[in-house]
Amino acid sequence: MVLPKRLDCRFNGYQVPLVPHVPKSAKGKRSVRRKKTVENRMCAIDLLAAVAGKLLLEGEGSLGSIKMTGVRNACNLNVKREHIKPLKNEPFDMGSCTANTLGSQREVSNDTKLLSTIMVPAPTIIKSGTSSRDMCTKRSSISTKKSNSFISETAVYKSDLDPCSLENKMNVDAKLLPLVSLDDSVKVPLGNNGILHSRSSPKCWAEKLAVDRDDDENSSGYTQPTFTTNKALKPRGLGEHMISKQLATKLRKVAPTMTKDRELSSTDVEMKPNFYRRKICYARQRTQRSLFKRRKFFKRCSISASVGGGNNRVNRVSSANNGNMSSYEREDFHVKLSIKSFKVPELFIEIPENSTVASLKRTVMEAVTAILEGGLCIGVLVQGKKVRDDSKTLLQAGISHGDRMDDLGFTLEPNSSHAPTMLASPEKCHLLPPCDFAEPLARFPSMVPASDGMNFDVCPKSPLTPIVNCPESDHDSLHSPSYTLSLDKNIANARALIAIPSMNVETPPMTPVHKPRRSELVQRRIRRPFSVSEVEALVEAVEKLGSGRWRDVKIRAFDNAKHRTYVDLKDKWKTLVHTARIAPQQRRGDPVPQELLDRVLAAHAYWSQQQAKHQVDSPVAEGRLLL
DNA sequence: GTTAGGG
DNA sequence: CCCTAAC
Repeated sequence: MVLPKRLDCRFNGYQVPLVPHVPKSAKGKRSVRRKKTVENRMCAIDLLAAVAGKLLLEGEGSLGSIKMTGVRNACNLNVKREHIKPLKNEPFDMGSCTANTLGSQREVSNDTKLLSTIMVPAPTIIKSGTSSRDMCTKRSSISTKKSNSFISETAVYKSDLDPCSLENKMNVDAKLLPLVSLDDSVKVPLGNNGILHSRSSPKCWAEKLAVDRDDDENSSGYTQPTFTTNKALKPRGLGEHMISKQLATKLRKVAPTMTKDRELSSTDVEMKPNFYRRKICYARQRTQRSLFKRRKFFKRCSISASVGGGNNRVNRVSSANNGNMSSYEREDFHVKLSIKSFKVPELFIEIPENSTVASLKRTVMEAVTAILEGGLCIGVLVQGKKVRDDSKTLLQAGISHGDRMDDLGFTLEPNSSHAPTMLASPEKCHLLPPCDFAEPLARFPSMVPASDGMNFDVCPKSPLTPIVNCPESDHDSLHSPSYTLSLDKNIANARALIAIPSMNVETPPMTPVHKPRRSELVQRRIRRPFSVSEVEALVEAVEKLGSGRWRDVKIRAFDNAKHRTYVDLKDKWKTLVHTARIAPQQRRGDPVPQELLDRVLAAHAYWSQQQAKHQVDSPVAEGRLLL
């Protein structure tokens, strides 16, 4: 086997720590542990196995992300174990593992395969201060003979590698497997070995290499990557900064648990957030709040996206046919992005240690299915800020073809509120096309395994593609027959977005660059004139509720029209009143039936009177006469 | 978070 | 549709 000079190791799907934490119990005495100075190495399978071992051994293994592939914000898969036990003969598999080391590719997809049997001699040696040539010439003799101690063979991936030398890559795919075959039509270019290689620019590679972090000892001889170095190597995007900031904030909370080891540098935060991901996610989960008082689980997902550059098509819609189109609609740039992973809410799984991997998979699947029974919905984050207005165009949301997509994020959220009562049934919701096409996501089969804290890949390469539920759909309310119209309009604006390899999928560490102005971030919502049916619904609701209870009006008549806020309704009422008062010749836009305008005036007069009355009368239950 | 009102 | 004071 030829030794690679460079190692780029990544997991797709499950994100695993590059250098898993090694519990003492895994091997007993620390002295057994391989010194970290020279020939620590680990091949892809080893790495996977180590992670699996960590998972199985540690009570709650933490499969977090590595910073390597721009998916460092991955979450965890936590698997509880009651007893500590050596990994030997522990059957475990993470779905499928693909290790590709300089052309050789192995795949482990046998659920009953023992980890110890899938281990291969470590091909890579990376040590501090060693040049790439050194690394490719040295070869370790460690290997399968230490099959039971591979966890102790925690590799040390150095970050001080020459970032410009990318001869070899090692890819480890630990992915969730779909129950159905993936549409092959959506593919991303693969590496020579059929592995989806990191698309990061060479300069980022150094940072992709995480550094081993021994929990107890400082790794002498190993140069920890410095913040400065990273900084020098890579520019930071804004979103990245925000993410990092979040991360750093969260990490502060868990800092006490790690300070015993050593100081946590910013770089560490970036590179090994996965160790603490669980707490982080949990903390975040409790702080989330949705707009409409629905509790939602909201996880930052790590994605990488790139905006198509030269090959963007520019479709200028003929203004002759679209005289009324807004400027936003005219611009038809295509935003291309690649979603590498989602983060889904945390989930705990308890499973006997003598269970098979197959049963583990089953268990995870069941748990995931349970938690996601209500369906999934997608959250979109731009610059770390959630885009709540589904009616925005991508451009308006700050997702334009000219932007870096590093700060675009997606979250998977359980549809905790289920479908709105007036909307279609949840099942139907699944069948619907993505309700909001401003969220350019592929869809994935409903049996998609996704668990809390589990990070799965949604790259086209991945067997998974995300399903898009529509709890926050933009449907008009039932009172509004324009529903179909609106949807169709959306569909018309929708474009198939196929992930493409990005120039840089990294989500580099923090470092504030500049704070974008709001105008750059949140653009004006697209104008969506009220249809007559909407007006009717509004009038009816106001007739019943009055003109001062816009939230109630919203809930009553526009609960399903997510793009109509109660402020919108209030504004619309305002304009309706105005419209009703002016001469028909002066009115613009879609003509509102005079009958409706009359009702508007009547209701307005009535409720104005009520309000006036209410001010002189005792402030008792007023305005509820018609309820 | 809602409401109200100006921009 | 945005912004924001006021609640």
